[in-house]
Amino acid sequence: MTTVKATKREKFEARDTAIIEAASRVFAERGVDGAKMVDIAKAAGLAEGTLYLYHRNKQELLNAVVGQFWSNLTAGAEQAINHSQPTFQQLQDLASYHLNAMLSQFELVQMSYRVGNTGSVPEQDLVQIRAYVRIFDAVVTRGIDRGEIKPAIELWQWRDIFYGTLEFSARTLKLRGKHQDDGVVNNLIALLRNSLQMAAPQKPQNRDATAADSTGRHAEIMNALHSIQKQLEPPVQDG
Amino acid sequence: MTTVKATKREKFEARDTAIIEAASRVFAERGVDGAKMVDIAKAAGLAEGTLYLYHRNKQELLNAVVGQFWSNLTAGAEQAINHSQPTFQQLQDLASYHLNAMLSQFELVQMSYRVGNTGSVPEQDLVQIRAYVRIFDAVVTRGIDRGEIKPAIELWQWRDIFYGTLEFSARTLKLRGKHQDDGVVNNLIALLRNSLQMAAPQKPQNRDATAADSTGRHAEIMNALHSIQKQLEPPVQDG
DNA sequence: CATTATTACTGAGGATGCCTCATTTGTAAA
DNA sequence: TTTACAAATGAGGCATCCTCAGTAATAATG
Repeated sequence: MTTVKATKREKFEARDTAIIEAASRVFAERGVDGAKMVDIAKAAGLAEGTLYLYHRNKQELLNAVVGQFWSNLTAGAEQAINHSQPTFQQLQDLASYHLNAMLSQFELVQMSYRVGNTGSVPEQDLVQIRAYVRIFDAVVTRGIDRGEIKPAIELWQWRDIFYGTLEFSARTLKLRGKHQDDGVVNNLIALLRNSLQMAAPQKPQNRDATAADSTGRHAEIMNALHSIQKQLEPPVQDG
Repeated sequence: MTTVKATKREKFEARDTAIIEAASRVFAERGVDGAKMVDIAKAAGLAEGTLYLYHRNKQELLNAVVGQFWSNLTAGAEQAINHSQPTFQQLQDLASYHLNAMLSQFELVQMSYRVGNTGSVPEQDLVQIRAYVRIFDAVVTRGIDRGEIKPAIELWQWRDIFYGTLEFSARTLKLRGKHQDDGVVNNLIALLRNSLQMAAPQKPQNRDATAADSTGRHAEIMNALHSIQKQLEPPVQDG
């Protein structure tokens, strides 16, 4: 009885994952408005009506897709950061990971601006997005505890500088057809260093070392990114 | 003949402005998807079909609304800046103006993320948005000419820091129900100063003076903001 | 002023796509 | 095999965008 129920649950969740993946692809390809529910159903190998057993309507399906996306990002970001590194190295890794993710999954990012318009509370961010940005908070907080970062003003302001800059930069890079960072990250980290770094560091920071080091870590970050991207790759499928 | 045509043109453009204003209000109230074309038509005192004589479809109408919005913002921003002030004062005024505009017209900002999905080029920013951000470029460029700003790396990177930070901050403030800035602007300007200000300023900058001064300019900035908002206020109208 | 030509506007109806629900299919228990 | 229950289906209802044949308003002409 219990084992059976467990299997059912698994089956249900597996189907749901398949639906979300299919929807993710169709949304990304055709845009939210261009994506027809019947197409998403076909892409998932199901009938249209079946979608509504898993998600109340198109908006909720979109919310699920976007939620899954940020949830994956969170997992990848946690892999991309090494707690034993100096704080600003961690921030640089996080920035690098984030910018690459924004660039390589631009369509999903765009969709994020369309969540939560289903009545109820006027505007509220997705839980998964809040969980994601909390990674930045954690790095900075640890940095303060370690004495590497000044416990300056409001944390959220630094968070907005960090993610705001990276997202706008990603858009600019995308617009210019670039798929790679051009020193945006270095610029941003230098900026944060200027204002946040402790006056008298225990280990006197060698600035050049950080930049040189980052090349070494690049592969590692890209690995984390690719591992989470695999989850979204299209299975063999056709209508 | 020619005079008549001129009058026609005027009449056409007046109607079009009325349509865009009506659409602007209905979109903001009900959301893009919630806004029905027939409601917009009624709000403009017209029949549904008439809208299509002025804009090919709902998407294009939205584009026009958003374009008008940024065009108004540009006019306001140019009023908010005084070229004779020091460069960083101008940047502070621009930041202050921008943040307040984002906060007070949040719905319009949200809509901006929904332009340009009408086939053709994959992604392209609205002309009016590009014109708007060029104000920042102009201030910085003048600052470089005057020798107040270091001709550092890529201008666009600073632009993305500036607008990215302000937009994300606006979202955070909105989410917390605040309608007023809490030092975000000061923080951002201090940051830019650290990295962009010329090492040996002609007039040695008194940092406190800048902050104190800004209170004086606040009224002026809010004026500029309100003058452009009036253009969007609902005329007496009902269905 | 009457008549005609031209332009602007209208709103019923076609087309499309979201969503419901009566029916069918699959699966587990008796 | 039969019965009970859960899962899936897809035709059709419904709402909304958009078109277009017809109407009203305006300008040109006699």
